[in-house]
Amino acid sequence: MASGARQSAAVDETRSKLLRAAFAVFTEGGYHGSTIREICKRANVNIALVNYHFGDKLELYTEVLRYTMKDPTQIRGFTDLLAQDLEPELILRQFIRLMMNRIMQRREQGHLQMQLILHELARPTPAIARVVDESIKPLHQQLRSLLAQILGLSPDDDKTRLCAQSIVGQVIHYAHHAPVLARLWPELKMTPTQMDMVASHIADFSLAYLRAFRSEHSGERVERKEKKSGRSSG
Amino acid sequence: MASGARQSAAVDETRSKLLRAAFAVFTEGGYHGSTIREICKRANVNIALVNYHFGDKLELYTEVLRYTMKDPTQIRGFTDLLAQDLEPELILRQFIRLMMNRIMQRREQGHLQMQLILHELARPTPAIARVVDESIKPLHQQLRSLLAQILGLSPDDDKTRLCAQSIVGQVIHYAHHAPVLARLWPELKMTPTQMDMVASHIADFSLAYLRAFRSEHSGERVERKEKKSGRSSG
DNA sequence: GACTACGTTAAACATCTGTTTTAAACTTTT
DNA sequence: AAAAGTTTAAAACAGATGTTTAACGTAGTC
Repeated sequence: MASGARQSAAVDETRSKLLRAAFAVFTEGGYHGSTIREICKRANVNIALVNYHFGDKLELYTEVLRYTMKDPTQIRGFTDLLAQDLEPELILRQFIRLMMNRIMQRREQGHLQMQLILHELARPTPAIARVVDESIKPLHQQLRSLLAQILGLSPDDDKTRLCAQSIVGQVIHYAHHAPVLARLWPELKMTPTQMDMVASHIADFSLAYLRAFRSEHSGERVERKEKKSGRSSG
Repeated sequence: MASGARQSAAVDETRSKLLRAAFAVFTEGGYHGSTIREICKRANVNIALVNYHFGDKLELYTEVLRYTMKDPTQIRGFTDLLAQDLEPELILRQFIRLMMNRIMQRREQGHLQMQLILHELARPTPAIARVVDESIKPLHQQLRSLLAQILGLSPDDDKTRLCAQSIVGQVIHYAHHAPVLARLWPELKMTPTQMDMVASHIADFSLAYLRAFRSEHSGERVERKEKKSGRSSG
């Protein structure tokens, strides 16, 4: 214990190189699609060092997640957006557009957290709990709060939850089923312009229901609490 | 060539056993998540026989797809539904409910085609083209025709396409992200009752926009053709 | 200056997976 | 019944991947 930081410079260098390479590789291929050998090759480091420094592949992956998920710059965009004092509907529009942007983002730099999440969604690892609890759940709650405002319901109401899923489902669809979409709708190349069109559509599509619901139930407001499926869940 | 059907009984027996086992295994784990050994074990057949009868794993998979995709009983439900002379909105409701049912279906018997499609969506194989062209595209076109009726647009209009994607995205979301949903919304156990609730919500959510669009553009009707992204694509 | 602790390296290990080989068993033909 | 062709079986092969080993070198320490 007293011998904490000795060759720390070199050690941290290796650890850091591995973490950075692992982040890059994992965002590209997800946990299952990535190999230790590829990570070490990119880090210019011996294969055995993953096991020496992190134990095994899963712990390296977990460490990458730990770093990425709590990196404030990764989440900033969303929380900043939701904290703004704008019309809820406008915030929702921007939220959808931002999510779309992050989802379609490749390589460029930073903000690749969403790529990790997408891979985790598509093929969960034992780290799914961490990803959901630390990254997805908070965002999801903020989205529900926003929707709750528009709907005039509790954030924990089943309807609010269903609407949140409807919106998220629409957006992620374009990321996860890109190969199929490319074949089904070849003209959709997902240029920035087309991405805006899609994001705009999803906002329109969703707001139609949200508005209609609000005006239909404008008399009830807070009367209606969480119904049907039970109490809230964090 | 003239020696077509000789030991056909035994041969076809093995082929058939393999195909049936492969279908079961592939629907559970998809192409990548399934192994030849598991398939042969279930078929009570030697490992080498996959390569003897089908060449390799991919050809076995392709053969399974070929059978499944053109099996009329698999598609019947949808085409029957869409052919009915009911109110378009009602058909859409049923369509969503049916899709939801098929997506959540596990094991029981038959109608497992959707499971194969879902796996193919999540992690495409070289057979993706076949799956899209023979199975997804026709269904998708029928859905677009239906939406076109409600919207008062061409089935090839960008808006129609976007709406189709919105609906499909919402539904598939519940299948592909089940592990996350389970953690995000533990009360949603996807019992038959809850599945109805979800399907019903998706229909309401979607129809809100479709109706609004129709009444908003009720003056234009067929004036508006395929805009923006170009001509249709089959 | 020998000793110890730590980081690194090359190589091997263990396992899993698709595929192939070789010979035996079986069926059909002559 | 013998020959020829076809199907099956056991085993091995080849490649990839996560993991471990054992030797090596370089500090810092007594």
